[in-house]
Amino acid sequence: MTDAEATRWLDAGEREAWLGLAGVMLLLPSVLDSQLQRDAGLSTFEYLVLAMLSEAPARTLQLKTLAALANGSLSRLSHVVTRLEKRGWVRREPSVVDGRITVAVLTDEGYAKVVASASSHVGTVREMVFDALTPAQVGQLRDISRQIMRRLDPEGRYEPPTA
Amino acid sequence: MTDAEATRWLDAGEREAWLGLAGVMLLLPSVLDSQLQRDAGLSTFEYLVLAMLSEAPARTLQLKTLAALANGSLSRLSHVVTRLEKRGWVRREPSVVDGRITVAVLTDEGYAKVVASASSHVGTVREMVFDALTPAQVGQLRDISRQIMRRLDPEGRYEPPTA
DNA sequence: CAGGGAAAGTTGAACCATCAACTTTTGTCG
DNA sequence: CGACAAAAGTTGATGGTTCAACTTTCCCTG
Repeated sequence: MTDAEATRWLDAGEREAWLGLAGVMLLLPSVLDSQLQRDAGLSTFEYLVLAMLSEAPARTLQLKTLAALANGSLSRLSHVVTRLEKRGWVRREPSVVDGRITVAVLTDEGYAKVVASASSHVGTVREMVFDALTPAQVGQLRDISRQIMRRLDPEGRYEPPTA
Repeated sequence: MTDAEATRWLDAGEREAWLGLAGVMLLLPSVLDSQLQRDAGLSTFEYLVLAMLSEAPARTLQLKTLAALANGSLSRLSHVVTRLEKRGWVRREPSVVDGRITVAVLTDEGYAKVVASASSHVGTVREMVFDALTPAQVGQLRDISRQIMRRLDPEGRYEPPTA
C-alpha cells in the first residue's frame, strides 16, 4: 500500500470478522501445539513433517518439496530434520541423480510414531473446528480459505502438488 | 480424546477445508509479520500491544488485561513491555490502589508510532483477506470464527471486554 | 568446454517465546 | 491478628525460528 492512497478502514462487519479470524489464528495453533506436545512430544511442524512423509511414495521426499508441504522454510526444515534424525524417526539420503538434492526417508520407528500420534491429533482438530460447524459452514470455510490462500501465495508455492 | 473412542477421521470435504485453514493459519501471520517488520520495525504482537493501548481510556491498561487483549501470556507481555519501554513507546506505572498491579501507559511517541503504522497494516489485512471475499463471505467468516473461538476459549478469557 | 549464475542445503548467530521458579502484595479464615 | 493461599508480575534458562553467509552441484551460454 502506498502513501498516496487513502486507507480504506474496516467497517463494523469486517472488523468483527477480523477479530474472530485473528483470534483463531493466534489460539488454534497454540492449542494444537499443546495437545501434540503433551500426547506425543512433537511440535505441530514436526508432526506435519512426519505426516507428509508417511503419505509420500516410498515414505521419501526431497527436502525442498517437504518444506513446501509443511509450509516452512528450507532452513527451518533442515534444523528439524537434524533433530528428527537424532530421535531415529527420519534418515537423510543424498540423491543419486542430482548431487544438490537431499531426500528425507521416514524410518519404521518414525512411521509408528505418526500412526500413534495421528488419532488424538485429528480428534483435537475435529473437536475444536469441525464439531463447531455445520456441513454448510465447512464448505464455506473451504472456499474462504482457498480464496485467501490465493492472495497469500499467488505462485502456489505452498500448494500440495497433487494431493 | 481417549483411546477407547474410535477416531472419526476427516472426510474429503473436511480435509480440504482443514488444509485451507491450516495454510492460512501458517502463512497469514508470517505475511503480516513481514509487512509490519519491514514498514514499522514491529512484530505483530508488539503492534497489537500498542494498538490496544491506543484505544484504551487514558491510553492505559493493566498488564493482565493487556495480555488478554493481545492474546498473549503475562510473561510474554512483560518481556515485550520491557523492550517497548526501552524504545520509549510505553511507560510502566505501579497502581496506587493495589500494589500487585502494574499498568502500561502509551507515551506520545508510542501513539505517534501506532498512527504511523496502522494504515499500511490495515491495508495489508484488506488486501490479503477482505478483498478476496464477497460481503456474504465476510459474514460467514465472522460466524465461523466465532463458533471456533467458543471452542478454543470456552471461558471467554480472550474475548474483548466491551470493544 | 570454461565460467558465471542459479538451485539446494547447511550452519552459526541473534532473537524471541515458553516455562518454571521466585517475589511481592492482597485477601481470607481460623 | 496471624498465617496461608491466591493473584500479579518479573526474571533467567532453554529451545526453536529466522536471517544471512557459505558450500556444493548443476545448468547454460558464449
